[in-house]
Amino acid sequence: MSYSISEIAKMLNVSSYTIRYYDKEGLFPLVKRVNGIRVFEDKDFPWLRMLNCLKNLNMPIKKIKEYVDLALKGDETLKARYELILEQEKNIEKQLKELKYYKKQIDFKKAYYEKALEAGTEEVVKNWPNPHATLEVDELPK
Amino acid sequence: MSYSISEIAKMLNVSSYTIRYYDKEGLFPLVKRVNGIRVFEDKDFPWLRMLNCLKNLNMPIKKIKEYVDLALKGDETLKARYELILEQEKNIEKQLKELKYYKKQIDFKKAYYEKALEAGTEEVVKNWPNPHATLEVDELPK
DNA sequence: GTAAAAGTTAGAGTTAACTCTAGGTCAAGC
DNA sequence: GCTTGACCTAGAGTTAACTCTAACTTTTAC
Repeated sequence: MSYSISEIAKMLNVSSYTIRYYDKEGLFPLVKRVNGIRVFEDKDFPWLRMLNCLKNLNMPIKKIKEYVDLALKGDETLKARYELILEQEKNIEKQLKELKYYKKQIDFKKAYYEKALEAGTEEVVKNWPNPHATLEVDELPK
Repeated sequence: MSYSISEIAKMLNVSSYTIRYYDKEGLFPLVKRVNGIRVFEDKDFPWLRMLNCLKNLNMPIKKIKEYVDLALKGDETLKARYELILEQEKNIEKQLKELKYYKKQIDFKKAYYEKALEAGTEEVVKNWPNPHATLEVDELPK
């Protein structure tokens, strides 16, 4: 099977412009061209999936490009690529921890507004002690 | 207690420039000035904490400003602020789900490179079936 | 009281990641 | 054979979020 740029764009939930921009940045070095037109194939999907993953983990385009370049160099860069993946794993753990932390703050605020709405005024809750009042960095006083 | 802009910047892990930029954007309408100089006080910390939270949940400055403006209007905007918080709650859930999903992909890739490194070549794993080969959007073929 | 450090503003510059425009090619349907 | 729609490139424009500069004031330490 083969796929046009607009089909791929839809799959990744971005515009065709964006796919061309990624290509310009060197993220699709192995995609086939027929009369100058990009033709994506099934063999490209593993990389499209990986790209989608890295992009959604907020890896900058330049860093993704580095990964592409490493992969193109073959087996001699296995270690470097492995380390890049380990770095991402750590990054995910950190993001998960942070998200869970901020979720608590939002949950507190939700309860806060529910009480306020019940009373019709914020006054009744304004001085609620927030049990999640510290920052991760733990530098803001309570 | 009172705090200078550079102390606050350190607490939020950003530069003083950034704090001034936030102020310019209207995110600190209630911070005191003494001879033109910003003086942060204990009473400002609940908002600093909330700002830190929203910022780290990737809420755009403009949206944070909307929240600030709502809060300034008082009790008549309680409902709107509550809904904004609910939206954030959903946003967090979505981010958590996505993160967990992409974590699986990264974990797969980690095992992939571990095997490849063991063998000294990627060839042995290149055709591994990826059990997490679908996208969230479920539009990429396996 | 004076120098250095830290604060101020307005406004210009930077960066990443798109996003679009102009001017063109190409394949499909009528 | 000709229009329509999807593709192409180069390069300009946009947006968000800083980031910095210049010129000035205020505070702090000696």
